[in-house]
Amino acid sequence: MRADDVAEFRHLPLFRTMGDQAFESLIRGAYLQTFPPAVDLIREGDVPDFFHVLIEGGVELYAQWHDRETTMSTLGPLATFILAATVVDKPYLMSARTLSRSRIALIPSEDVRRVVADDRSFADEIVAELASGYRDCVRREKNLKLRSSVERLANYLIRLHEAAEGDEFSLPHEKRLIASWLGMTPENLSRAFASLRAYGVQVDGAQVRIAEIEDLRWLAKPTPWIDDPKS
Amino acid sequence: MRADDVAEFRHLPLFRTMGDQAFESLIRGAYLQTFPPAVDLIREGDVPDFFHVLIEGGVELYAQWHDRETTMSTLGPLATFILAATVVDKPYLMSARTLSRSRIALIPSEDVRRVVADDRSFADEIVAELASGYRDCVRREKNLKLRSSVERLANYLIRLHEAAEGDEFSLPHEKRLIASWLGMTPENLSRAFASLRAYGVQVDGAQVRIAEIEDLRWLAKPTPWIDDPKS
DNA sequence: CGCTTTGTTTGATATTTATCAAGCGCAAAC
DNA sequence: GTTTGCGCTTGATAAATATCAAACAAAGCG
Repeated sequence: MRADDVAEFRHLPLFRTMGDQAFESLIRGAYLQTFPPAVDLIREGDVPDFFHVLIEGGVELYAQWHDRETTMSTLGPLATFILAATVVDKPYLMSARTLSRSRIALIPSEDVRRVVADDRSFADEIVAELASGYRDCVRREKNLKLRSSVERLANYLIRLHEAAEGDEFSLPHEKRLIASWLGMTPENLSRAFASLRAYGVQVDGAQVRIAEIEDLRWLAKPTPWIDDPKS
Repeated sequence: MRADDVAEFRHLPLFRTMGDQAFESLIRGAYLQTFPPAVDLIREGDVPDFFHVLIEGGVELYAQWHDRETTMSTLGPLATFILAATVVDKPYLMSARTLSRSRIALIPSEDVRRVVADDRSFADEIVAELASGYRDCVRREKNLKLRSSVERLANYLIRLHEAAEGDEFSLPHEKRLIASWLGMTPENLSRAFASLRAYGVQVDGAQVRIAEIEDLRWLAKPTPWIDDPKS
């Protein structure tokens, strides 16, 4: 790993507070690798060999059961993945593939477990990271069980709208991916978009314009306990 | 807290390995309380004041959104709950109510956070507990997104069958609760049971007999990465 | 550039799931 | 013992969602 990679690494939230010695021993076996798009990184059922930190690019976590597949999350820069499998040393429950060209840091699982045991401050960060991962998952489950597909889409658009500057933004992923993440078929996502036209949502390709956010909010009824990842 | 309660407490997996001093400071503010059935313990959106450990009885975790409600998990003795909210000090994402008369240990959240920071071995247990909670949640999400309601019921019955001695067992909860947990209406659960008759499932009230486990497995296609909580 | 592939949309249809309504059965309460 | 309430079941119907098929559009490739 190059010296400036190490420096960048040291500034990530997860590694910022830990002791120098622990950081050293964590980084020693780590390496940084660049992957092209659509590469399978890990496979459901495999035993965790490396803890992953996404530095640059995008990654999809997905799960399979027989001939069905569904995307569980999409990750952006600075996200970590398969932490839970790493710390308990049990098989992955999800697979991961790159969405775009990605730089990913790989840290041997054994090192992570050792340093969690040795460095208190790192353990604290791990606890926080696990807890928010868990809470995200609970939110997704509530979203699925309590809302219809149109409601899920409406809330998703509101989140994107809030992150954007004005009333117009572009979808961050292919629609088929968004559909799978929201738990519906691509055909149904199309129809869901169509039915949101009545609530001031205009779609042209990946471009979305929210003409009447209040109408959309009336339908979506967002709540922080499902939709606000910071709460 | 009575002396024998303290002793019992000390033997729980979560508290067995920690140092005496840490245990002392954790137990000082803790107390044990008995609740009648159907009592609301915590409410979604509230700020965590106590970490909960269920000693005896049963607890339902559920979530609401407007006029809809769904049960997220059912807990039995030795389960802990709302750990994630406690350690990150953010509002609960779920509500909890007792299912039956329950003895519950309550530990002030602040104490938990302090001891996590002070006692390494307790922190390790917390990490393990959080990680398995997270993995359970991922399993539930996969179950929901990848399977139909009949398939979910079939796999649920197989799990109960494996836990039981012979081919007959009784359902651990009311059917309406099971329905909500499996993500369907009570009416639909009835119909799902009816359609499993063709696969050797005989139901009489809460009594279930699996006449042809192989037929049921053929339909359910269980996989450890969804159905085995130990994997 | 034209070609091919892949993603998206739309329509028709089937399947799954929910809702509404009624009746049954068991258990607690009087 | 009767009554009452509640959970459960069943049937009829409606709504939500998936599947299949076709057409189209956009993106990548030789």
